[in-house]
Amino acid sequence: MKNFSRQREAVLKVLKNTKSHPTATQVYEQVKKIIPNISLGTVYRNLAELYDNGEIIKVSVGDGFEHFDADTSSHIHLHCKKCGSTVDVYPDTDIGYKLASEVGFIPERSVCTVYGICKKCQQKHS
Amino acid sequence: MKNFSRQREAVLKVLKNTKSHPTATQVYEQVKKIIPNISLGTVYRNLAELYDNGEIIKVSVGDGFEHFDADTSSHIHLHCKKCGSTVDVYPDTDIGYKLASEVGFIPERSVCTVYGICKKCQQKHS
DNA sequence: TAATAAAATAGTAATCATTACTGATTTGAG
DNA sequence: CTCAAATCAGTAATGATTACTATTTTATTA
Repeated sequence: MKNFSRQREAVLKVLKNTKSHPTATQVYEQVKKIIPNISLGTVYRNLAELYDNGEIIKVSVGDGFEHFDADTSSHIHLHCKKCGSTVDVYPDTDIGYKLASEVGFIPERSVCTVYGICKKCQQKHS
Repeated sequence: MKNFSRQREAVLKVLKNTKSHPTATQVYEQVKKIIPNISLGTVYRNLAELYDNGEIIKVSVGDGFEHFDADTSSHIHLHCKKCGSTVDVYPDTDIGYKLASEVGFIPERSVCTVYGICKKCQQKHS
């Protein structure tokens, strides 16, 4: 049903080796270093398969692009609206999961993003 | 700098009168009941202006559409992957804000989504 | 190893949500 | 009222994502 694919492995490897929450195009650029003639459509298809399979998550930060993340543990994205960076912080407990369970909703994954201004951008004199 | 606009008021009113997290097109359909000849571009522009102004938030649930919500308070979206519904639950404290502050990040808004299966869809025999 | 069917690919074309553009209309201040 | 800035309706353009197709790769079975 699901065959091994060098391309899919490469896509997953790229995502596992970064904390930068890349877009599909950015993943494509990185994967090309491993498989130079891979096509963008293949990257999109494999990202979708990995997502459907629960191996990666999608992160939307409001910039019009879908971002991808191989870290499927419960964590929160701090997205700076000035420089566009996204860094991770890890809560002790996933409040979303907890509240979901309390109302009879079966939680499978959660994606949290906090928008604001990062430390570096605060220090820059505008 | 920013003039009154009947169209923008109508867009905001539609969003404030629903809990269904509509897409831009769905907002457009509703606003047309108030202003029949409003154009889709106007809806998009006003949604962007309201967002930039902090009056509404964007909610991404992984279906390829941007959803909008006039509830800017800290809350969590429970998105059912079967029926596509999104309902809100309200945490006592916003863990994201708390963690952000602890690392020197200035939080302005947070958007959390938990993906899973809602109570109704659990009861349906597949 | 050879044969075969299912799965996956590269490359390209098509889709469609969203954005940009333009000339006309509306708003708010003096 | 007058004028400039803001906004609009309508339409065209953009561009991220998806779909399609002929070819190649994978996994299985003999």
